[in-house]
Amino acid sequence: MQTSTIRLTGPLDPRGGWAAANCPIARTLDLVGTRSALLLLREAFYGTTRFADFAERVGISEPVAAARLRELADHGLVERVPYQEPGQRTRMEYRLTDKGADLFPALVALMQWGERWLGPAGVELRHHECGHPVRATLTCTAGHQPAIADVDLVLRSSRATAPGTP
Amino acid sequence: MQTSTIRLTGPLDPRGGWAAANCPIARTLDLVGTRSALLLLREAFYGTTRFADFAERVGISEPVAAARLRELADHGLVERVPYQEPGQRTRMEYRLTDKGADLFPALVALMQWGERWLGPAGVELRHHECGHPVRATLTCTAGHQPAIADVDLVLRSSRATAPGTP
DNA sequence: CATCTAGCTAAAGTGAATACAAGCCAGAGG
DNA sequence: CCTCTGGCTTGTATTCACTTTAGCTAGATG
Repeated sequence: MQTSTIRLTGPLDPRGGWAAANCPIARTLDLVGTRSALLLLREAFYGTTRFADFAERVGISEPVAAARLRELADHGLVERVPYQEPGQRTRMEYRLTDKGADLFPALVALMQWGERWLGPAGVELRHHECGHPVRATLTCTAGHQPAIADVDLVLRSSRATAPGTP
Repeated sequence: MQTSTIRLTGPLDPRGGWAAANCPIARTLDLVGTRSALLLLREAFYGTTRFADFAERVGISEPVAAARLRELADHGLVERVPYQEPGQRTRMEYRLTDKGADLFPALVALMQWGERWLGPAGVELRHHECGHPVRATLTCTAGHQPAIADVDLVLRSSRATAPGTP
């Protein structure tokens, strides 16, 4: 065993017969697994709300932006909100829902990986109040920051919830 | 301004003219932006090392597994290591490098998002020593866990590094 | 009423990612 | 030397993300 794999416990080890079909990573990728979807979410985090801005800033064509934003809206990651500027007709803007905003750690993790391993792009996240860099890190609910080798993957048997989890 | 966007500072606000071309998220997705690549990395974290196991457990065809693993190896996320079981010929196995292992927080973030928003798949990560659930969270180097609205996106001007950053 | 614009939609085509089927190769066992 | 098995490679076909181009629509403006 090396240090970059997690430990499998219970019925997962040996894990020959585990169904990867309901793997939560795979199911998440079914929704946001395309480049355009993740980059649209990035733009939404940057505060972009309008259709044309999404298409232009992500660098995708309008048909793709329309299709992807519709998918994200259908799945509840963004919501279409009517708004009206004075002297303008009513328009739609796209705003992140809680469900969409909850993907922020994933985007931050991808961002910091790119910064670290593909050369600095010159962008950085900082905590507004203290100014320190913000990272996506593994933290257990007791406050530790475990290494990969200290992480267990366990199968929950239906109702058994972990300490501190609703 | 709402609570699910980060604050843009400096030349990014207003951000009309920022080049998304060198966005670290986009560059990361160029390497691991396909479903098969991320699921192969998931399998590597689960401890899978052998070609046929990768293809079967991820649920992709062997040609795709071969192509994707070669890409991951070319970019240094996995390495091909010869090994020999007693009485067997020399074979190759694929092992995560530090570069590949550093994507773990991203996968954990995607995993926990799927668990939370797409219904529980029944898998959970726990800290081996204390047993508490492990999460991918945003943490600044001072130890705070900022909300999205408390995160600034800043442009670093070449050599200016943040406090505490190498 | 005619025009203009933001916000899309429709149609056609390209290239990449994937599946499926088949075959190749290197060596250990017989 | 023949076979078997793990680790691929080489087809062919399909699906899907995406691009390009073009057009449509609701309402503000002239």
